[in-house]
Formats: sequence, structure tokens, C-alpha cells
Amino acid sequence: MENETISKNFIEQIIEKDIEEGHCKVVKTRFPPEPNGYLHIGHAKSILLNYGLAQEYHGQFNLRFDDTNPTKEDIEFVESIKKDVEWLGADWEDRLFFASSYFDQMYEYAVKLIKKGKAYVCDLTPDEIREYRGTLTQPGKNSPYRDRSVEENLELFENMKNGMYEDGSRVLRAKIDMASPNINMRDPIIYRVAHMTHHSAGDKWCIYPMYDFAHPIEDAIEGITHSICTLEFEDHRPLYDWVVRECEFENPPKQIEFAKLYLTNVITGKRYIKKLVQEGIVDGWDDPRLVSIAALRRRGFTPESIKMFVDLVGVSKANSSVDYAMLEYCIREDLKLKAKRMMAVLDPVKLIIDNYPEGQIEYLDVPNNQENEEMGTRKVPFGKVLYIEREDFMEEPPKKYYRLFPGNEVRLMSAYFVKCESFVKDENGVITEIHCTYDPETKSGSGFTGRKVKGTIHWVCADTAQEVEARLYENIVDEEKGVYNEDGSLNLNPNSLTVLKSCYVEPSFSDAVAGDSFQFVRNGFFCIDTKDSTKEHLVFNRIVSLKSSFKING
RNA sequence: UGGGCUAUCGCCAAGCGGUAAGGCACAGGACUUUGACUCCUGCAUCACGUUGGUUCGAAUCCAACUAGCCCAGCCA
Repeated sequence: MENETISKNFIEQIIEKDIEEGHCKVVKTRFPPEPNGYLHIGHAKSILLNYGLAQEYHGQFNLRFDDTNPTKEDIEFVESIKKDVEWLGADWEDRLFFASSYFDQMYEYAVKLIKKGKAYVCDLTPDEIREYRGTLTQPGKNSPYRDRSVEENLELFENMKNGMYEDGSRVLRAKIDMASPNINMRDPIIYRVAHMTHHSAGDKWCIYPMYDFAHPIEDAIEGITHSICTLEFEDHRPLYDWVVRECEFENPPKQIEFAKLYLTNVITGKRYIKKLVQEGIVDGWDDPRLVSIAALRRRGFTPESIKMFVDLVGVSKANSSVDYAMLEYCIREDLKLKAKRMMAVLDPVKLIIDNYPEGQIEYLDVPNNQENEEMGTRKVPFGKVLYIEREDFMEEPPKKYYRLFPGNEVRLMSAYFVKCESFVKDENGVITEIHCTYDPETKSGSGFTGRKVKGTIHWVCADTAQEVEARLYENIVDEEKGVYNEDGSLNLNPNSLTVLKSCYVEPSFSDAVAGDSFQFVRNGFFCIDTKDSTKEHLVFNRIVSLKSSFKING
């Protein structure tokens, strides 16, 4: 009820201190993806964190593509990333930027560094550079090209830019300290030659800046105050600060690192997903069993649920892996009051009401969401022949089973009490019909209090039912064994997808469109698949089941 | 074994010298036209990676250990 004071995470604490001490007036953050793949749940944390911070402190949030390496990037990904960021609700307004549009400025800063004697062109081969760099425990040694004159460096660098050298033959390096215990400071390469068409800068450049040089400049140019990245860049911070300082930016951005979000037992590695797609185990990067943003969207997760999840998980510097159950909780919580609650029978068996008039159909008033009256009611047809869930009937019930069994009476949700009188089996012993009698006095809403029943089951009227497909999902990973085998291969769960072709739903889905979500009462939350569903053949994805404390075996 | 970082309940995570928040999960119970939801209750008691120290008092400060993660791309 009360909005409890939620303690600030460490980044908020840093920002508030910076504001307090006058280090920054407005907060500006950014999400800087390299357009080299699809976004996943881990990126969502970064996006929502950065966007959320900008919101919280009335600042600005930029979307910036860090496209400094054309050999790995593709324009296809900038579109998918934009779509995903937008879907998550992180509004960059008119601030969509590309690192590649700063290439001119970056070049000028490189020249500036050369003029200051802080950068030099190095002719060492890649192998030699690695050798000169030293190891984790041994210092590196200076490149023989380290002391070239400013003039020579200027000329050489210009030649690099003008395409006079082959890929890999020369690089521009920052002159820092080959003996630094931090390997990133051992004269890091800041520009390399790559004769390649850039997906957005075209053929203008054949030299491209390295991340460590480009990123701080991008941040500084945009006036980013807090450059938030993941833990593996902690060692790069001294270099980040070096670049900002040596380029003499006035309002230096501050890099802050946080721990990535890991979900337990999910697959996020690009190579693994690629393989799953190639082998046809999943039907694309947006297969509902995956955790790419596109997959989560298709599965039926809402932006609100992802936001709730990210908020719940929190921000810290401790590496951790969050239970998938937390995500499930969030989507249930979000859809609980928003989704219409419908009746759908996934594994149907016929229930025939022997004393109900032949051919009669009555339309019952059913609330769309009993916990949210604003959602109104709908009419649901009811008749003599219904479908109910096969598991809602047992010939020989165990103790504490209070669904249907011979002689037992249950409530058909929103309709009448029915009592099981008999049932019919086919030659294989499979139950084909359950015969009941109903009591007209027990009609839902009539105020009948004569007796109570312990069980309430859902149903669909056979005459008016629409046949649909439902896809039920389990984790694609075998949770018992964990994600990877010893040899690095994946432990896949062979039952991750169950396709039910003959499910029945009420005829109330005529207006439903792809992506719409519903609660199928007692079965879980489902959404209409955006890829395979058509008006004539509805396909539902189960987003998540409902919690259940029902155990058939005690 | 060089450097950087982390270590609080099964999983996240507050805590910032004054005597262990919260959420998820789980387990009981109440309620129930979803065995759902909701609501109660329980869930770190020489306990805060370990061991010492400082202090009237430490998860919080100091020291030494231990464990895990990251770094030797002309990737980001």
C-alpha cells in the first residue's frame, strides 16, 4: 500500500553525489549497442537501466550505434535493435546517433594526440605487437617505432587514412606505458586499417577507430555524463579516462560498470542460437523458447513485465544468475488484471448433459476478469454437449481429487452444477464421453446456496467451439543437467515444445489479433502467435502457466 | 603466480560502526465460481566467504587468507 522507500542502487548513489557536488547539471545516459546481433534479455537490463536513470533525474537518454568495426556489423541489426529498444519503451526521442558519424572528429582527435606526442604509428605485425605486449605477469617492451617524430607520425597517419597501407600493416597507438600492470594501458591500438565498405559511412574510410578510443569520444561529444557499461570494462576505465583527458574534453563523462544480467538455464550465446536455428530446432531468433527480445515479445511477455523484472532484480557489481521464476512472476503479475480470462480446453473430452434440452443453446454472462470489473462481461454459449479437460475427470479418483468422477458433482464455471452419472469408453479403454445431469437451480448468478461443491472446472460448448492450436513450452535447456555438457555442447530438453492441434475455445476470439494475450482459465496465460496464427487457424503460445499447488499424487 | 573486481537466506538484493530490509522460490493455513488470485504464518538467532585485530559495540573499519569473475583481439 505505502510506497516503501526503495533503497537507491550504487549507480543512483553515484549520480546523486555527482549532482550534489556539482559535477553535473543534467544526467545524460546512452545505450550503445554494436549492430552485430539481436538484443536479448541481458541488453534489456542495460537499456532500461540507462533509460530509467535518465527519466529519474529528468535527463536525456540516447540510442547510439557503436559501429566502429564494419567487419562485424550489418544494417539489418540496426533496424531490429531500434525496434526492440522502442518496444521496451526506452524513448530516445530525436537522439539516434551513430559512432560512424563522428569519424571526422575522431580523426581530428587522433591527430591532436599525435601532435601532443601521445600517439604514434606502429609498423609491427600483429604477431609482433602481441609479443611486445608482454603477458599478464611480465611487462611489455617498447615498440621500435615508438619514438618517431610528430611530423613522421602525422604523415604516416595521413597515409593510413589515404589508403596507402594494407590491412594489418600499420596501426596508430596511444603512447602510454608498456610496463603498466594493466595490459590495456600498454600502448593500446587506437586506429587500424580496414579496407572495407562501412554499412553507413560507405567507402569514405579505410581506417577505423578502436572501441577504447572511440567510445569515450562518442560519450564526450554527446555530453554523456554517466557512461554505464558492464563489468568486463572495468580494466578499460583508466584508458577511458586517459582518452578523455588527453583529448581535453571539458565535461568528462564518467564510466560506471555494473554486473550483467544472467538468467539461469537460458541460451544467449550467438553461436549456439545460430546452430539451433540452422538445425531447425528452433524456428528463428524469435522462437518463443529463446530469450532474445524478439522471442520474449513473441512469447507474449510485455514491456511492462520486462521492466518489472529488471527493477526487481536490481543493480549491483556482483555477478549473479537470476531464476527464470522471477520473470514468470512478473508476466503473471502484469497480465493478471489486464488479460481477459477465457475458457479454452486444451485436451478435450466430451461431456454430455443428459437432462439438458437437445439443440438448445443459451448465452451466459461471463465476466471478462473477475478481479477487474472494468473489463465487463461477455456472452458465452452453453449447450447439451461440452468439451472439458480430460484431466478434469477420473474414473477412480485419488484422495482429495475434487473434480469430476462418477457420482461427484462439480460446478461448470459460470454455468451450472453437473453430476457425473456415467461414462463411455472405446475399445482401447479411452474415455470418449462423460454423461452428467445438471441442476437448473444452480445457475451461476442465481444466488443458489443450497449446497456447495468443492470443484469448479472450465468447459467449452461443442456446437459453437472453435478449434485452435496451442503451443506449450518448457525450458529448451535440460534444467537438471544445466546448459552445457562437458564438451561444450548444449543439454537440450526434448520436450521443450508441445503442440496441441485440437484445442477448443469459445467463439469469442473473432476480434482477437496477433499478439493479444489472454488468460485461459486454469491453464495459464496465452498469446496469439505473431508468426503462424491466422484468422482461420488461431495459434496460441503459452506464455506461462498458472501456479498450482494441486498434486495428483498427494 | 601481474592487475582489476566480487563475496549477506535456494535465487536476486538492502545494509555505508549501533546490534541482519524487501522480493522471488519454498512450506503451512484462511478464503475461493480458476487447486489461480488475495490474505495470514514460517523461512539468516555465536548469522553476513574464512581467520585474526581495532572498538563499549563491526556485515559495516584494519590485516591476512580463501573462493569466484574479468584482462595478454589490429572485437565491442
